[in-house]
Amino acid sequence: MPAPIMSREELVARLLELFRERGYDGIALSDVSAATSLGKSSLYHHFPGGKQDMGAAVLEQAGAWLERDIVGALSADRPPARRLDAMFAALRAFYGGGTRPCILAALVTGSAHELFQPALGGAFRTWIQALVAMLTEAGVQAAAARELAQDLVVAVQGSLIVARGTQDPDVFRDTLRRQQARLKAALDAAQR
Amino acid sequence: MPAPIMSREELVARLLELFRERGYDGIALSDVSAATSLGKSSLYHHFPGGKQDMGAAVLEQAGAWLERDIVGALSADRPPARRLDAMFAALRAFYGGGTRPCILAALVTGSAHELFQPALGGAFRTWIQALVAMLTEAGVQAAAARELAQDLVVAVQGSLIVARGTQDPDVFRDTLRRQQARLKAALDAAQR
DNA sequence: GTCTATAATAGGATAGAC
DNA sequence: GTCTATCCTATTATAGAC
Repeated sequence: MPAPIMSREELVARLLELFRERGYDGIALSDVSAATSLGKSSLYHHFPGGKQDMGAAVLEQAGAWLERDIVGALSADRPPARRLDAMFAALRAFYGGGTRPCILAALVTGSAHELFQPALGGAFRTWIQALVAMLTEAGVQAAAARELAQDLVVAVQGSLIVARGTQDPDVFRDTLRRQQARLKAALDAAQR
Repeated sequence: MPAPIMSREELVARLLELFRERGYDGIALSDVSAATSLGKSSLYHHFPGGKQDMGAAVLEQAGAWLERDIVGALSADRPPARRLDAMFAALRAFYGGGTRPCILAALVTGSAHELFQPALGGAFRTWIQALVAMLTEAGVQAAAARELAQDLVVAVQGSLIVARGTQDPDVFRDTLRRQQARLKAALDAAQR
């Protein structure tokens, strides 16, 4: 019995990397095999349901990250402005400053859309809801908070697409900087 | 010699529909065959290079639409505000009010990214540039125009992703309405 | 310009040894 | 928990008739 070559977390992390870069339908099990140095049978040992199981595991790990680094940052016991900064730092890190695609966007298309829609919808809603909660708690009106939150998520997704399409990560960086300033301004305005 | 069953334009339009909905790697030639009622050999007659040729044809048609309905609207001989309205009308129509994905976003991932990157980058840049030109012509400062233009394209792409992820086209509708108001306001401010 | 038939390969998945 | 070997189906692509 050979010992496990890597932890499940590391394994799923590599899958996530593959899926976000090339999409669900763009990845073959042979790609996974190459990226993990595991034979196909080993992969089926870890994911009995095959590729679909892999997608589910990746989404689960992404959900955990969202919960810990985004929702966690936004609901931390700190001043609202510091919470915002923490979320933006997490976003910049996770998306490699605009060079790495979002796993959610990678899975909204093709077969993944049919297979994982509920989880995808849940992730987007969780993210938006955490932002709304933080903003309203800081005194921003409900309608304005909803608008700001939606705009942020939209801006992240859109700038990642445009950054990749134009091969220019500056779009992501500039967009995030502006969103951060706008949200900060909303917090300041609500403080009065 | 059987007569052609449909025009090339109609043929490519159906391919575009397939690729935007399910992505390049999510479509098999059998899908194309079913959607066009053409046998595989007929498809190879129209696209000797196979699937890659189909992708190129789709991008070419999308580029023509961009040139005619977006760049055309933005550079028409009308007041700037009317040009803006025409662009937004075209966007709402092309994206089915938020229910239909963008072909550019569908092709930034997977094999399509490697195959078509130059055309994709060109399309994004053309769109942004046409907006910048219109805004500066209307008196908006260059830096502000660049920011507004980038934000619009980012907002369109992002809201389509989020709309699809959450199964809620309202995100697209609301986002476009706000972008339209913002751009109108910039035009008004520049008029003085 | 379209068809049927076929080749060649790649894909997802399983069996069974160690 | 990993491997080699194998299966079956789908996929891309071509040949040649009409």
